[in-house]
Amino acid sequence: MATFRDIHDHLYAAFGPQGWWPAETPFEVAVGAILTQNTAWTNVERAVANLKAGGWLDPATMAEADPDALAEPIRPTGYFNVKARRLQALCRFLLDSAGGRIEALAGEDTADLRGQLLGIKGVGEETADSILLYGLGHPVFVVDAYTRRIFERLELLEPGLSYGRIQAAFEAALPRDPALFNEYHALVVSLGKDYCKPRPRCPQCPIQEICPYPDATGGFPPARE
DNA sequence: GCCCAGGTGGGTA
DNA sequence: TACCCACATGGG
Repeated sequence: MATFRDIHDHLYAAFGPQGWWPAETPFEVAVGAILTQNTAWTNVERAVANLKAGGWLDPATMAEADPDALAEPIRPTGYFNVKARRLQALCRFLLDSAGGRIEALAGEDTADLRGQLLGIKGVGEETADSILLYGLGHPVFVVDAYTRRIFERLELLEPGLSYGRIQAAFEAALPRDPALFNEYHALVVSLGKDYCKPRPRCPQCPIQEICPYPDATGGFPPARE
Protein backbone atom coordinates (compact mmCIF):
# COMPACT_ATOMS: atom_id res chain seq x y z
CA MET A 1 0.00 0.00 0.00
CA ALA A 2 1.44 3.33 -1.09
CA THR A 3 1.81 6.10 1.51
CA PHE A 4 1.43 9.86 1.13
CA ARG A 5 5.20 10.07 1.09
CA ASP A 6 5.41 7.43 -1.67
CA ILE A 7 3.04 9.37 -3.87
CA HIS A 8 5.11 12.50 -3.48
CA ASP A 9 8.25 10.60 -4.42
CA HIS A 10 6.61 9.05 -7.49
CA LEU A 11 5.32 12.41 -8.65
CA TYR A 12 8.65 14.11 -8.06
CA ALA A 13 10.41 11.38 -10.03
CA ALA A 14 7.90 11.81 -12.87
CA PHE A 15 7.65 15.61 -13.00
CA GLY A 16 10.69 17.06 -11.19
CA PRO A 17 10.71 20.29 -9.17
CA GLN A 18 7.78 22.60 -9.97
CA GLY A 19 9.16 25.94 -8.74
CA TRP A 20 5.91 27.23 -7.32
CA TRP A 21 4.18 29.68 -6.83
CA PRO A 22 4.43 31.32 -10.29
CA ALA A 23 4.53 34.91 -9.00
CA GLU A 24 7.11 37.60 -8.30
CA THR A 25 5.92 38.86 -4.91
CA PRO A 26 3.82 37.65 -1.96
CA PHE A 27 1.12 40.16 -2.91
CA GLU A 28 1.04 38.73 -6.40
CA VAL A 29 0.64 35.25 -4.87
CA ALA A 30 -2.42 36.45 -2.95
CA VAL A 31 -3.92 38.11 -6.01
CA GLY A 32 -3.29 35.00 -8.09
CA ALA A 33 -4.82 32.81 -5.40
CA ILE A 34 -8.12 34.68 -5.71
CA LEU A 35 -8.02 34.89 -9.49
CA THR A 36 -7.40 31.16 -9.93
CA GLN A 37 -10.52 30.14 -8.01
CA ASN A 38 -12.23 27.56 -10.23
CA THR A 39 -10.24 28.93 -13.16
CA ALA A 40 -7.46 27.66 -15.41
CA TRP A 41 -4.09 29.22 -14.67
CA THR A 42 -3.55 30.32 -18.27
CA ASN A 43 -6.46 32.72 -17.83
CA VAL A 44 -4.93 34.02 -14.60
CA GLU A 45 -1.68 34.74 -16.41
CA ARG A 46 -3.47 37.04 -18.83
CA ALA A 47 -5.23 38.83 -16.03
CA VAL A 48 -2.04 39.32 -14.03
CA ALA A 49 -0.33 40.67 -17.15
CA ASN A 50 -3.24 43.10 -17.60
CA LEU A 51 -2.99 44.17 -13.95
CA LYS A 52 0.74 44.80 -14.27
CA ALA A 53 0.37 46.69 -17.53
CA GLY A 54 -2.33 48.87 -16.03
CA GLY A 55 -0.42 49.62 -12.84
CA TRP A 56 -3.06 47.88 -10.72
CA LEU A 57 -0.82 45.62 -8.70
CA ASP A 58 -0.82 47.63 -5.49
CA PRO A 59 -3.11 47.23 -2.46
CA ALA A 60 -4.09 50.90 -2.17
CA THR A 61 -4.73 51.24 -5.90
CA MET A 62 -6.97 48.20 -5.94
CA ALA A 63 -8.79 49.03 -2.72
CA GLU A 64 -9.74 52.52 -3.83
CA ALA A 65 -10.75 51.62 -7.38
CA ASP A 66 -14.20 51.48 -8.89
CA PRO A 67 -14.96 47.75 -8.83
CA ASP A 68 -16.25 47.88 -12.42
CA ALA A 69 -12.91 49.34 -13.51
CA LEU A 70 -10.95 46.67 -11.65
CA ALA A 71 -13.12 43.98 -13.23
CA GLU A 72 -11.91 44.85 -16.74
CA PRO A 73 -8.29 43.66 -16.49
CA ILE A 74 -9.34 40.46 -14.72
CA ARG A 75 -12.11 39.62 -17.20
CA PRO A 76 -10.18 36.64 -18.66
CA THR A 77 -10.42 34.77 -15.34
CA GLY A 78 -14.20 34.64 -15.37
CA TYR A 79 -16.33 35.64 -12.37
CA PHE A 80 -14.74 39.06 -12.83
CA ASN A 81 -17.34 41.04 -10.91
CA VAL A 82 -17.10 38.69 -7.95
CA LYS A 83 -13.32 38.56 -8.05
CA ALA A 84 -12.93 42.34 -8.30
CA ARG A 85 -14.74 42.67 -4.97
CA ARG A 86 -12.77 39.80 -3.47
CA LEU A 87 -9.50 41.48 -4.44
CA GLN A 88 -10.70 44.71 -2.89
CA ALA A 89 -11.66 42.93 0.34
CA LEU A 90 -8.19 41.38 0.46
CA CYS A 91 -6.54 44.76 -0.13
CA ARG A 92 -8.63 46.50 2.52
CA PHE A 93 -7.56 43.82 4.98
CA LEU A 94 -3.90 44.33 4.07
CA LEU A 95 -4.18 48.09 4.44
CA ASP A 96 -6.00 47.81 7.77
CA SER A 97 -3.82 45.17 9.41
CA ALA A 98 -0.46 45.21 7.65
CA GLY A 99 0.08 48.75 6.40
CA GLY A 100 -0.56 47.43 2.90
CA ARG A 101 2.47 45.14 3.09
CA ILE A 102 1.49 41.49 3.19
CA GLU A 103 5.09 40.57 4.10
CA ALA A 104 4.49 42.24 7.45
CA LEU A 105 2.20 39.33 8.37
CA ALA A 106 4.78 36.61 7.78
CA GLY A 107 5.86 36.36 11.41
CA GLU A 108 2.36 35.98 12.86
CA ASP A 109 1.10 32.77 14.42
CA THR A 110 -0.09 30.48 11.64
CA ALA A 111 -3.47 29.52 13.11
CA ASP A 112 -4.24 33.12 14.10
CA LEU A 113 -3.31 34.49 10.70
CA ARG A 114 -5.29 31.77 8.95
CA GLY A 115 -8.33 32.82 10.95
CA GLN A 116 -7.84 36.43 9.94
CA LEU A 117 -7.54 35.50 6.26
CA LEU A 118 -10.69 33.37 6.45
CA GLY A 119 -12.50 36.45 7.73
CA ILE A 120 -12.02 38.14 4.35
CA LYS A 121 -15.02 37.70 2.04
CA GLY A 122 -13.85 35.59 -0.88
CA VAL A 123 -10.96 33.95 0.94
CA GLY A 124 -11.86 30.36 1.74
CA GLU A 125 -9.68 27.57 3.04
CA GLU A 126 -7.73 26.81 -0.11
CA THR A 127 -7.09 30.47 -0.89
CA ALA A 128 -6.03 31.21 2.69
CA ASP A 129 -3.68 28.23 2.74
CA SER A 130 -2.19 29.13 -0.64
CA ILE A 131 -1.42 32.61 0.65
CA LEU A 132 0.03 31.20 3.88
CA LEU A 133 2.21 28.58 2.20
CA TYR A 134 3.24 30.15 -1.08
CA GLY A 135 3.13 33.81 -0.11
CA LEU A 136 4.39 33.70 3.45
CA GLY A 137 6.14 30.34 3.88
CA HIS A 138 3.89 28.97 6.63
CA PRO A 139 3.72 25.14 6.95
CA VAL A 140 0.13 24.42 5.86
CA PHE A 141 -0.83 21.78 3.31
CA VAL A 142 -2.99 23.13 0.48
CA VAL A 143 -5.96 20.94 -0.46
CA ASP A 144 -7.74 21.40 -3.78
CA ALA A 145 -10.12 19.54 -6.06
CA TYR A 146 -7.21 17.61 -7.58
CA THR A 147 -6.02 16.47 -4.16
CA ARG A 148 -9.44 15.12 -3.34
CA ARG A 149 -9.93 13.37 -6.69
CA ILE A 150 -6.45 11.86 -6.92
CA PHE A 151 -6.20 10.56 -3.37
CA GLU A 152 -9.74 9.24 -3.28
CA ARG A 153 -8.94 7.37 -6.49
CA LEU A 154 -5.72 6.06 -4.96
CA GLU A 155 -7.87 4.97 -1.99
CA LEU A 156 -5.70 6.91 0.43
CA LEU A 157 -8.64 9.16 1.35
CA GLU A 158 -12.21 8.14 2.09
CA PRO A 159 -14.76 9.77 -0.20
CA GLY A 160 -16.36 12.99 0.98
CA LEU A 161 -13.98 14.10 3.74
CA SER A 162 -13.96 17.78 4.69
CA TYR A 163 -11.12 20.09 3.70
CA GLY A 164 -9.84 20.06 7.26
CA ARG A 165 -9.84 16.28 7.53
CA ILE A 166 -7.92 15.93 4.28
CA GLN A 167 -5.42 18.57 5.31
CA ALA A 168 -4.95 16.87 8.68
CA ALA A 169 -4.30 13.52 6.98
CA PHE A 170 -1.47 15.01 4.91
CA GLU A 171 0.00 17.03 7.75
CA ALA A 172 -0.02 13.99 10.06
CA ALA A 173 1.71 11.83 7.45
CA LEU A 174 4.46 14.28 6.49
CA PRO A 175 7.14 16.33 8.25
CA ARG A 176 5.97 19.91 8.87
CA ASP A 177 8.17 21.33 6.12
CA PRO A 178 6.97 24.27 4.01
CA ALA A 179 9.28 23.29 1.15
CA LEU A 180 7.82 19.78 1.06
CA PHE A 181 4.23 21.04 1.25
CA ASN A 182 5.02 23.53 -1.48
CA GLU A 183 6.38 20.93 -3.86
CA TYR A 184 3.76 18.33 -3.04
CA HIS A 185 0.75 20.49 -3.83
CA ALA A 186 2.35 21.71 -7.04
CA LEU A 187 3.01 18.13 -8.11
CA VAL A 188 -0.59 17.17 -7.33
CA VAL A 189 -1.80 19.97 -9.58
CA SER A 190 0.50 18.82 -12.33
CA LEU A 191 -0.90 15.28 -12.16
CA GLY A 192 -4.50 16.44 -11.90
CA LYS A 193 -4.27 18.94 -14.72
CA ASP A 194 -2.82 16.66 -17.34
CA TYR A 195 -3.62 13.08 -16.29
CA CYS A 196 -6.05 12.37 -13.45
CA LYS A 197 -9.22 13.73 -15.03
CA PRO A 198 -12.73 13.70 -13.52
CA ARG A 199 -14.15 11.48 -16.21
CA PRO A 200 -12.80 7.97 -16.68
CA ARG A 201 -9.72 8.95 -18.60
CA CYS A 202 -6.19 8.40 -17.36
CA PRO A 203 -3.99 9.07 -20.38
CA GLN A 204 -0.47 7.73 -19.81
CA CYS A 205 -0.64 8.46 -16.09
CA PRO A 206 2.92 8.44 -14.69
CA ILE A 207 1.86 6.73 -11.46
CA GLN A 208 -0.58 4.21 -12.88
CA GLU A 209 1.39 1.31 -11.40
CA ILE A 210 0.32 2.39 -7.91
CA CYS A 211 -3.23 3.52 -8.76
CA PRO A 212 -6.05 0.94 -8.54
CA TYR A 213 -7.94 2.63 -11.40
CA PRO A 214 -8.96 1.77 -13.97
CA ASP A 215 -9.56 -1.62 -12.36
CA ALA A 216 -9.61 -5.00 -14.10
CA THR A 217 -13.03 -4.26 -15.62
CA GLY A 218 -11.97 -0.79 -16.76
CA GLY A 219 -14.04 0.74 -13.98
CA PHE A 220 -13.51 4.05 -12.15
CA PRO A 221 -15.00 5.36 -8.93
CA PRO A 222 -17.99 7.64 -9.57
CA ALA A 223 -16.99 11.23 -10.35
CA ARG A 224 -17.83 13.40 -7.35
CA GLU A 225 -16.89 16.99 -7.97
C1' DG B 1 -21.69 21.59 -28.51
C1' DC B 2 -19.76 19.67 -24.28
C1' DC B 3 -16.51 19.22 -20.52
C1' DC B 4 -13.27 21.24 -17.65
C1' DA B 5 -10.63 24.69 -14.94
C1' DG B 6 -5.33 25.30 -8.77
C1' DG B 7 -13.47 27.93 -5.13
C1' DT B 8 -16.51 30.69 -2.38
C1' DG B 9 -20.66 32.56 -0.33
C1' DG B 10 -25.50 32.64 0.11
C1' DG B 11 -29.85 30.38 0.38
C1' DT B 12 -32.81 26.58 1.77
C1' DA B 13 -34.46 22.40 4.34
C1' DT C 1 -25.10 19.95 8.61
C1' DA C 2 -25.92 19.04 3.83
C1' DC C 3 -27.02 20.03 -0.50
C1' DC C 4 -28.00 23.58 -4.41
C1' DC C 5 -26.91 27.48 -7.06
C1' DA C 6 -24.66 31.74 -9.04
C1' DC C 7 -20.64 33.57 -10.59
C1' DA C 8 -18.20 33.64 -16.42
C1' DT C 9 -14.12 33.32 -19.51
C1' DG C 10 -11.20 30.36 -22.45
C1' DG C 11 -9.01 25.88 -24.10
C1' DG C 12 -9.42 21.08 -25.70
